[in-house]
Amino acid sequence: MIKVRFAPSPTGFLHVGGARTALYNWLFARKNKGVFLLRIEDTDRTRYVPNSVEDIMESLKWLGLSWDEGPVFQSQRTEIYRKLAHKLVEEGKAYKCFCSPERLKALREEQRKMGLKPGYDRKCRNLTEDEVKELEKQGKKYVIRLKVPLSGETTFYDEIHGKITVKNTELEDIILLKSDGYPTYHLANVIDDHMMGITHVMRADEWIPSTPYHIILYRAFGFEPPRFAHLPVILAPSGKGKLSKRHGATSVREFKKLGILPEALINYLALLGWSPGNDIEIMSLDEMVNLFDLKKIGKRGSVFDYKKLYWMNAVYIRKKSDDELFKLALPYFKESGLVKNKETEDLLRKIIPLFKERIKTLSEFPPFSEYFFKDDFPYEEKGIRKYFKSEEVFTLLDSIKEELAKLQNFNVDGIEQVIRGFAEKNDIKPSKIIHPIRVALTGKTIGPGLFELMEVLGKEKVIQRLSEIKEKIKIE
RNA sequence: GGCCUCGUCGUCUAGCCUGGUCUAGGACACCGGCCUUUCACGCCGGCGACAGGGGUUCAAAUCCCCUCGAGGCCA
Repeated sequence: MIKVRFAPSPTGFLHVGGARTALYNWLFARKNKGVFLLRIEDTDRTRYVPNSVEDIMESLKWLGLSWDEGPVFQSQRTEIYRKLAHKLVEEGKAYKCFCSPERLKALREEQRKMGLKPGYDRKCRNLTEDEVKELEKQGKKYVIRLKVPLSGETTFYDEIHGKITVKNTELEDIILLKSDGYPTYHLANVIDDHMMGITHVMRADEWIPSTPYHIILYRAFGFEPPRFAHLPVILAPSGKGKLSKRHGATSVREFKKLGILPEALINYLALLGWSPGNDIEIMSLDEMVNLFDLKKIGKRGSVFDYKKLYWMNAVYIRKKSDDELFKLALPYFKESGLVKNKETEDLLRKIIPLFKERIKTLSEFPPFSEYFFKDDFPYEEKGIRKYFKSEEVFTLLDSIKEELAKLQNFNVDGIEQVIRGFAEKNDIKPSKIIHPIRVALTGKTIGPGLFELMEVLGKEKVIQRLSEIKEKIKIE
């Protein structure tokens, strides 16, 4: 039975990198009919951020990544870690280290000066039993360190990278249990992965250097190590360093707020580092499960491309039915204050088809369409300069206003007939009149088809805005 | 600095394992055209990469070595 886990630390909102790790684990579990466990690694109390556990769980659910077991909290298992650490000491596979932080600091300084590689000098590794007893009697604080082999090398096989070998002389005696009795990541992680029956550890690339320690630890305990798959990191658009806050949105919740659809984010993330090996790009979670293969995950870090995410989001927006899109967009319109009652809700319903192919995110929808909901919208300077150069335009608009006023059925066909007929009568190109009308009605030079837009806006508003345009743009 | 990892278009990638079918395929972005009342969608086209150098081989993006570059970890 395949079993994997996603084991985030509650140190902030769920980052897209974490989300992708969770996704790959989830896909692997589903693909192999295995189990996906959620484990919260909260043993480092100093780095705890309130509400992050809630955010992590909400974000995973929003993305559609449900877990089969958990959440398990490491903070509730400290007794287990403590016991096992001491057991290792009894067996001579780990030892108590009484060195003070001051000595360690001085040691490091010394090593730096001498040009040596920094690291613990194993002073306490060879303390006699009596010496240990004596130090304990004095009430000295201690940490528990792992006895790393002094020679030889440690090798593990990574499912993505292949064989990775490190000389044991490059390794040091890492701390397993801190002086406050709390476990380090290494200890808790190894114990939990074993006790919870994890068969495959899929985690970020940055853990490669500590994996040899984990292998040694598994052996010290007499545990069979799981298989490892180290996922490449997500890089910032600059290509330099990991994706971080300064590059824009990075947490799942921020993308949600921007109006990115969960299926778009998931789909984009899946492709960032993995490819099914063909040209398929748009995939549902189910399709991904079918196609997923650990061996197809790439080795190199990938740059997060916001533009491609936005494109993909637009693809998913276009796939939605009008009704679905209405429901999705509604919160954003309420938030912006444009929709506040039955009347404005109905209006939103009507404009959905006009914008479906024009928006890339949900959050940009309200500002693009605000002129449907209120009369005091801004007029683009560019549009005014371009289409209202001469007085003649105003007379033209005035006459067409009269014609439109006479129109009985104020619908797309009727409006189009009036406007095109008017252009023909006056021997001008339709565009000559269409563009100024658009600016007069919406303040913008871009937007939905003019006739559709006018029908939804309604006769009354159209007439009103055409009447007021001269005044309005003079004031501005 | 030491160790580890990685290196195909600007970006995400296919191809690499099992050399020839690769004058290196797709997608985003960009540019041009068509459609058209604008924008967007859609369609058509263009730009654009095997990091460099050595080997092995009849033949290398694909195998080996070195250099360079990038990233990660430890400080």
